Amino acid sequence: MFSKTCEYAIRAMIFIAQKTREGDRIGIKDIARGIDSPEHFIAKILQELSRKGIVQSAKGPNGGFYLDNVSMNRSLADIVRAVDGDKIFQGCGLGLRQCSESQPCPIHHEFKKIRFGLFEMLDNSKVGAFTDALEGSLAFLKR
Amino acid sequence: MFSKTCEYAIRAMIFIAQKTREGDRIGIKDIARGIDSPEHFIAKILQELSRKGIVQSAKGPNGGFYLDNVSMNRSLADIVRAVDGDKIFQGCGLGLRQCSESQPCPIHHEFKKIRFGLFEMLDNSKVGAFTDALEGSLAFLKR
DNA sequence: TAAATAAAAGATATTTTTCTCTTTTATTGC
DNA sequence: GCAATAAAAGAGAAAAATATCTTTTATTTA
Repeated sequence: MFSKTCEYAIRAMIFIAQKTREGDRIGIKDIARGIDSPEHFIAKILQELSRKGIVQSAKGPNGGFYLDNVSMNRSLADIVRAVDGDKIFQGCGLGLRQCSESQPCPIHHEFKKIRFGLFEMLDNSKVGAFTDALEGSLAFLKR
Repeated sequence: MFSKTCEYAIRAMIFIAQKTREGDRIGIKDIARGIDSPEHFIAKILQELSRKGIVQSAKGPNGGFYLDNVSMNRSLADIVRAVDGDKIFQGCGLGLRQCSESQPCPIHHEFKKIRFGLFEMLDNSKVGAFTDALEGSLAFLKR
């Protein structure tokens, strides 16, 4: 469904949110360990998200990644869009460029409903909201 | 959402269904042209589907691909499963192996609904059903 | 200012997906 | 049986996604 990149991104964001709630900044090594992802790979992903302002970072001692209030309220849809673009929310299910409302592909209308449901679900899932549900146990973020 | 391979497969199957309804077997070149896909690539895909009995084929003059009654009644879900496997219908949205009903990831339950909706939609879409809707115009199957 | 820390950036490697080309095998019609 | 047709199979090539390693830059603390 999502790319690996995107999965790591979501997991990392939830992980960072949790740590931020606990008052900590968190280093890339700990994030990689915490979500069981390749260290340098998740570093790259977070660099990109940092550039886009989806996550905050600070260099040097006591540095690391964290979320400000705006980032804490971002939705999973924002993350998916930042990483994978919005082809998953838009584009035709059969990959047809021409497909549109006026010239719909065979599954256009059905597909639209599914995609909208997916978007709504992700849009309603705020990064910061997961922390309550987790109650300190982050174990399940590891693959 | 789907892999390119899978998109081509679905388009080809709908195209072949149409031709079969018209009483023709259809060659790989015409299929490639008809759905605007790389010729050798779609050939590979159909070979695989042929081996799995999802599409029928005959060599030699007047040969080509076609659908028997069983294949005509296959659903898009069958095709997706044959090509991409059922990871899109099953696996965790965040790519977590451990994720399960008893130890759900943060978006497990929401995701389940979406995935089920997608499956139901594809399962209810029979390959042969599209031909009625198309009325001879296959133009939209080209990307 | 120096040392330590930690992200940013750049370069490279690996794997998977997508795509291409060539040869082989089966079938048909003459 | 021979020529023509068309899929099957095999072997790569190119591109994209995923992963790794090294160097650079910024920040903090002592």
